[in-house]
Amino acid sequence: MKARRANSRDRILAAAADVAREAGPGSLSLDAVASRAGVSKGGLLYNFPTKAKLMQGLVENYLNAFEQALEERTAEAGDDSVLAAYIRLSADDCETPKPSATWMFSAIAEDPEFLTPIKAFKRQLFERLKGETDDLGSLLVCFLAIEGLRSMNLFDSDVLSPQERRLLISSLLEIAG
Amino acid sequence: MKARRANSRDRILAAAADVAREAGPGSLSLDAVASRAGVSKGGLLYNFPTKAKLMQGLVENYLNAFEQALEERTAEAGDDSVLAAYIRLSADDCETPKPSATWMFSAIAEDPEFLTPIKAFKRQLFERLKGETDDLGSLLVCFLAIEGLRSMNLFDSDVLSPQERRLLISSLLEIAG
DNA sequence: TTTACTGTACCGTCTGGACGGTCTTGTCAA
DNA sequence: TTGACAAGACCGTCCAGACGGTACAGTAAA
Repeated sequence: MKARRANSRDRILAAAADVAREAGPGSLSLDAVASRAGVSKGGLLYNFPTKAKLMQGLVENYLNAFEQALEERTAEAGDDSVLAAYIRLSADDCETPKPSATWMFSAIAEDPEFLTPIKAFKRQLFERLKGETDDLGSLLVCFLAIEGLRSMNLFDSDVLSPQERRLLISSLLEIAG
Repeated sequence: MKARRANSRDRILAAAADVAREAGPGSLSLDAVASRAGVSKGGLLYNFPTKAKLMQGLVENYLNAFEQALEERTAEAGDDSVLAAYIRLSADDCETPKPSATWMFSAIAEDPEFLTPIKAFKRQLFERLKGETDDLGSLLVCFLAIEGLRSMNLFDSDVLSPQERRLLISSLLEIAG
């Protein structure tokens, strides 16, 4: 039959994100995640003893992936600023059709405290960007505008047209200098 | 007309917002809202036949209040731009300790479609602002930055210090011209 | 043997919502 | 003026189902 697959953990995490995206954040139940991941409920609970642990895993996964992506961008951009890399990365993230981290709403519903590490991560990123420039006003504008863009993407609010988005990005890159 | 006891509807809406804020968006149940509003569950269901209707009421209330506040601001600012009024209004909204519309997460969990009217409202506002300026790039930056500010407030992410927030606002007002 | 599960059965709690009853107010013919 | 009655506003109870989580016996690879 089914041989044991390498990492159920990752499959479960991906399944959870899928369920939230497709069935809505209010329908992210353990049963749904288990069946979606091709895992029994027992198996799910083996990997994540509680729903809260599952959510925590989702958050950590998300943050790690983002940090890695930003690092790669920054590295390959050479002498470009981290801010520019952040802007470009966010632009690309919003370009793809449906990466939306809908699961985040489930996590917040479960316990708003799950936002704490994300908050901390953002503050850390902001401090890092602060060290790069002496124009704090422009940095704030760029940082918040990107925040706005990301939140629109999260809420699946395609309020902006692709052209408008591109214009926004180029304006931000100009401000960022 | 209606309401033996002074407008139950509004009391229920306010109670729902309170419950979401204090007990978390995942705990916004009809029972909790009813008891908070000082109304029986039957009475609640009389005013809002389903949970979805309750959420819808919350969204409509929110949008109406916002529109009214923006209109007032715009009117009293005289010859100032609507964009400037929007910026100042949002700044004030974020200044107050805890107005956070946490209930919105409950609504999204119930059904992401509840975002549609909000999305439409934002697009409408954006179009209105577009008619005011010929510098679309700057408008986009300001609009998105405000969006970012509002989302941070919504997520209760006090990533920015009060000074930083003030600097952001003055920078935005400068960009807005 | 241990690790990593599967599968099934089960429990207590909570939830949205249906339902039928009750109290109050307004209307209007007699 | 009054009595009958309809409608509106609300109460309290009940319920089927879903949920998170537990328990445990079994299995197959490493």
